[in-house]
Amino acid sequence: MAQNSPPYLEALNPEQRAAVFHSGSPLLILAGAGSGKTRVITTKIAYLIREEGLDPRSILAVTFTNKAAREMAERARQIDERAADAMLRTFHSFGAWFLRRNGTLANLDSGFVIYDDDDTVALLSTLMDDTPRAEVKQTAHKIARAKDYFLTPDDPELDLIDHRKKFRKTYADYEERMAKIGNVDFGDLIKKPVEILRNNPGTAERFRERFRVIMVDEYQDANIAQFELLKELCGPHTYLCVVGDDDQSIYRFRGAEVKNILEFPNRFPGTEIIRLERNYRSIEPILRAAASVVDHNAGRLGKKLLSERGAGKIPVLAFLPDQDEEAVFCRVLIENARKSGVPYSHWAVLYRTNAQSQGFEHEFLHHRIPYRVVGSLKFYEREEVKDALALLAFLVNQRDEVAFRRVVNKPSRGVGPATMDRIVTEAMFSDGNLAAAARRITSELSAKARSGVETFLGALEKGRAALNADAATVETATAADTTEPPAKKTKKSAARGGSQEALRAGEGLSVCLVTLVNEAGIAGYHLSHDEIAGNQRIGNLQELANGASIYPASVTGLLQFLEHIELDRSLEQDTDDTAVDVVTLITLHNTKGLEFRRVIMTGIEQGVFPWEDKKGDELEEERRLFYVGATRAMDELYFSSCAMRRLFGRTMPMEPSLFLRELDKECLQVIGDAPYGFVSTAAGKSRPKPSAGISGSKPQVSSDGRWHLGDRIYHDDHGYGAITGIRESGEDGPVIRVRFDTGREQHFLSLHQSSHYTRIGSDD
DNA sequence: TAGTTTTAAGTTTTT
DNA sequence: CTTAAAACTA
Repeated sequence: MAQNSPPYLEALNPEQRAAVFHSGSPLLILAGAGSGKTRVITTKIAYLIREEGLDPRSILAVTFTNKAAREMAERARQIDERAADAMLRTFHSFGAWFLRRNGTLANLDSGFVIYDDDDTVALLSTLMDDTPRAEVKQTAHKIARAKDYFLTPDDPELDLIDHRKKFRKTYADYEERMAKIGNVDFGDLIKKPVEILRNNPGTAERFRERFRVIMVDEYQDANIAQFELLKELCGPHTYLCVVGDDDQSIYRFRGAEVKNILEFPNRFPGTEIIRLERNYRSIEPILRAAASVVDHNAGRLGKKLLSERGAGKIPVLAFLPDQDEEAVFCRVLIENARKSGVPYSHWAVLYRTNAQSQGFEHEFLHHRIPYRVVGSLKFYEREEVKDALALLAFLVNQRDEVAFRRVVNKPSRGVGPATMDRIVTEAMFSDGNLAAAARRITSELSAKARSGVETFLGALEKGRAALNADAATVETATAADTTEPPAKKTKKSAARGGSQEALRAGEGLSVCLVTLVNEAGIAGYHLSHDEIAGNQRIGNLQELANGASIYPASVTGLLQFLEHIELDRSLEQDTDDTAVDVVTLITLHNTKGLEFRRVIMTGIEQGVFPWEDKKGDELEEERRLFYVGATRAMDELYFSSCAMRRLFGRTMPMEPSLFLRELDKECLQVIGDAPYGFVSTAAGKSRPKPSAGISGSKPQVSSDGRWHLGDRIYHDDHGYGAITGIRESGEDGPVIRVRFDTGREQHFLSLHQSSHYTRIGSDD
């Protein structure tokens, strides 16, 4: 085989090759950062199909993020088109797929909707009367953890999470309520399939027959429940191959168990281990710096990463006065590199918490550095978006109490908590259908409440009418595959901004969504609010509708749409994201699996990174996070640490991170004012000067005629733009329309919003 | 009871 | 400083 191997195998080094050719016993691939593990997995998939003649449909490969799943699918398909038929999914998406067709074995209707964290908290709060929000959230978190560890309410080991009987009771109540509603949470997507496979040997056998090869990426991040799922899926003839790196385990807080990878050989007897220790990504000093920190961890499998790229520029550590200077530092680095031809897209700015991004955003907006913020797109958490999604969710599952309570009285139509409780109670006595229950007791309600309920039910009917009958029953939806969203639509259909225009329906499912939102009064409610507050809510709803338009207008399409939103909120549908020349702003956690030519790790201070007063295992996890971040860099790596930082609005003195003290000083160039204990090598390498902010530099002209068509403008949130329209709308003064350089168009009541603006001259 | 104002609280990391 | 929850008023 080795002699005349095809080109796609030629590219592999001996270890990678061994991993691809390996068969028989379980295989554990210990793959260091940048050692080409994705290449190994994708090549192995293609190899099995091409050379071993394996049916692609019998291959299951699971990952933890949608991004990784997509990338893997694409790269495997590049080698062999037939790989498209292999099942490449995230654990959770696989669980959802499984439950859609086998859920009935656990009394779960296939038309279920997936609850996100907010939904579970909302449900839990109906179960925990008079409990402070924070406690409810904490309980929700503990329940999620329990499911990660595959613990039921009556499991003795539940004591490890919370030993109080009260918690047991709440968890049990929650499960009961959720069962009645017929929906699932994230943990259920893993836990329920395991239970079904265990209780139904015939079904388990079918799946073991189908999936002959199972591969798991990022195995160090698997939790106990996921491990149990793997065990159930593996029969005597299943080939299991897991890939991971114990040094990159960073999801302990979510139930990930490093033990899973450390003990894999014991759990699966006969396991062979292959190590990938050649790093093709980073120059040697970067690897040395990264290793020097993670070496302080105990309890590792231990491995040495060797750089195939050799020497290069040593990492730079910058001590800076505060976070504003930190943003300036990043900006100037990027600007200067740009002058010598380095594109923006080569840069990534990394931080520990999402909140840290806005300082950089602000600075980059001012100085016209294009960027994108990865993750934390709070789009789906917005009130109006959640409202619209709740309407859709209630349409497919009328037992959904959370969705019902959220939208039945929105906008206010006289249906208060008392009425809601009556309807919920009524539903409890029957099949749980809230719409039916509401209809049953309308005669007992006050006139106001009754008309409110009727408006709501009427809107639902109209929404339902907008769905095609072809897949009108849930039974048919079962058969449908909720795999991929239908053909990607590259065109960003118009309908931007326009706060005075009504919500417009497009094609497919968007007709249903728009009907619901309009009829239920959600659209009108936000429409009136938008102009006053300068909000973008109608625009957001329109965006959501546009997203829905690629799905068919049927129950099946609806379920696909909702599932896709719950499981993949990245909104990163940018087909070729390297084509856009922008800087990447991203949390350390989100960088896993990515690489950038130049990386700036920011906020390397005690309390921020490592977070608060982490000790022991948790400190080790922070250290691994440091390792993950540093090993993303290919060519250049920068660290920044501030002496002061605004936290909670107060400026606090900061201490340099422990990790900076652990860093090998031999491969570090320190600039700026190093605190005690640090040697500053190149003294005062031109620290960037703070720039005079444009905002505020020119006073506004007051009174009427402040705004002229074509004026250039700067807005704190949206950056630069130009006035494209002025409208006098009576008592509230003029409304101006602004088209921002980002392409977004928005209306503002200038009277209320003027403080957000600075004119920067119409000749600019 | 609905909508507003005041006060308090809190910020990891994510499928 | 920004958001969410309690308190208050029309």
